[in-house]
Amino acid sequence: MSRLPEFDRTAVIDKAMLVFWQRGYSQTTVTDLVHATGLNPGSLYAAFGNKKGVFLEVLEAYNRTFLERIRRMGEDGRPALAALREMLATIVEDTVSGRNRQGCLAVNALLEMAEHEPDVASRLCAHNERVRQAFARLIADAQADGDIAPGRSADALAAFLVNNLWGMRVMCRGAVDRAALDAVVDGILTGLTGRLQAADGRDRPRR
Amino acid sequence: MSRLPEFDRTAVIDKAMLVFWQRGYSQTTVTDLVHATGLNPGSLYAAFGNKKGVFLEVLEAYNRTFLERIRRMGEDGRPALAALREMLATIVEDTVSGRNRQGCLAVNALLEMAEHEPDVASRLCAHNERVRQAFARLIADAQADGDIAPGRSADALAAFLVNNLWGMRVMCRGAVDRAALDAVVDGILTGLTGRLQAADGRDRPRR
DNA sequence: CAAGTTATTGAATGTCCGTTCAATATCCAG
DNA sequence: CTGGATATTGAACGGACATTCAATAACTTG
Repeated sequence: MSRLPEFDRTAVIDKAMLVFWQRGYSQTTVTDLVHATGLNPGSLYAAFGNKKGVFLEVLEAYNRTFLERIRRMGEDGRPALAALREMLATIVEDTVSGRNRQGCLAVNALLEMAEHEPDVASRLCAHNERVRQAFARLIADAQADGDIAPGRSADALAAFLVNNLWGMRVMCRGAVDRAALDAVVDGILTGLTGRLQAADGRDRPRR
Repeated sequence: MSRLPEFDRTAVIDKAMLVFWQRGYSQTTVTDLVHATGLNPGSLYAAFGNKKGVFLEVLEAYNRTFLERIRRMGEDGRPALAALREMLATIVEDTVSGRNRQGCLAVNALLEMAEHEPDVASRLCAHNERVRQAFARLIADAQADGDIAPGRSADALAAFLVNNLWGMRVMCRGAVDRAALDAVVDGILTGLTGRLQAADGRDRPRR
């Protein structure tokens, strides 16, 4: 019936993601997107409407990937708390190595755009909620394993965990200090389990 | 010898602060600053060099105020942990009431500008370090009071606390959920003290 | 192959931005 | 009162920005 688009929409979004992630929304120009994606302005506008349209689709892809990674954490055989520990260790490693210096696209976007772009804000709030629920499921598993004290609501503990993740997404934009990051992880695990952590990362036995 | 400036530099910076705080750096136009301060472009540029010069002075004033507030926390008669608890309660109140919706100017700036403005980034890192030290002093006091277990480094606990504060500065830009905020505060106190918190906010006695 | 439809191209457009500057006003020293 | 120095004014400027569009190319259907 007509000519078909030549580009791979997913690949275009992935390339645009890198640009928005690195530069932020308002510092990214359409010219940047044109260079990064290889599409001309006309094609970009035909496919996505405008700059914000590109960004919304980028954000959706980013959030979906992020959420899937969390949900997959509960699906291998490992105990949930061990999976959580490994995730935190990975964040620390990525931050110290500099792989994480651009932070989290969603957190960056929330701070940059929440005030003036209600639809971006509402999507990010919904995303946050889903993230918290995914972690709550993981925490409930850890409670069932006996690794986290069962008395407190998994949802509440997940809120605490997410708060720390967002905090680390801020921290990683500034000076990187391994000791501070380790201390944060330690505090998270203590806050979750209610038990002081031993130096080897296992719970310290209660006296 | 010559004509004197007519404006109050401090008042101008305070007015500019509100604009940058609400809109972010790159979304704030010089015209916005002209309207907010009442100064014409020429005077603004004569006094501060350029837009970034205004921002740097705003940031310095903001950070100084912020730091002074923390340092003053240790100077009334109250136990340090009680002062910390009150601070956290105030943050929760301000967030729920919406007084806190624009977040923290310094955190916003770090996420928006760290990548492309090294001098902004370095100032914010130095500020973060001072904030952590101020909290570390407070935590050391609480350890001396016996309210926080003395085994762990006050500096490490302060890093954990600051991480949660920055996390809350992110959270407050999105949906406000009192239960989640209370859960965060609960997790912070558990992480700091190493003891599960009772519903009334006091430490739960260990079994 | 023909007709219809849609994608691609890249130059052009109007707007808004940060910044400058010449003209003017005000102040202080002598 | 006078001269030198600096502050204020607000219009103007060049550049960069998001977006549009007319011309062209490519594909599908019949």
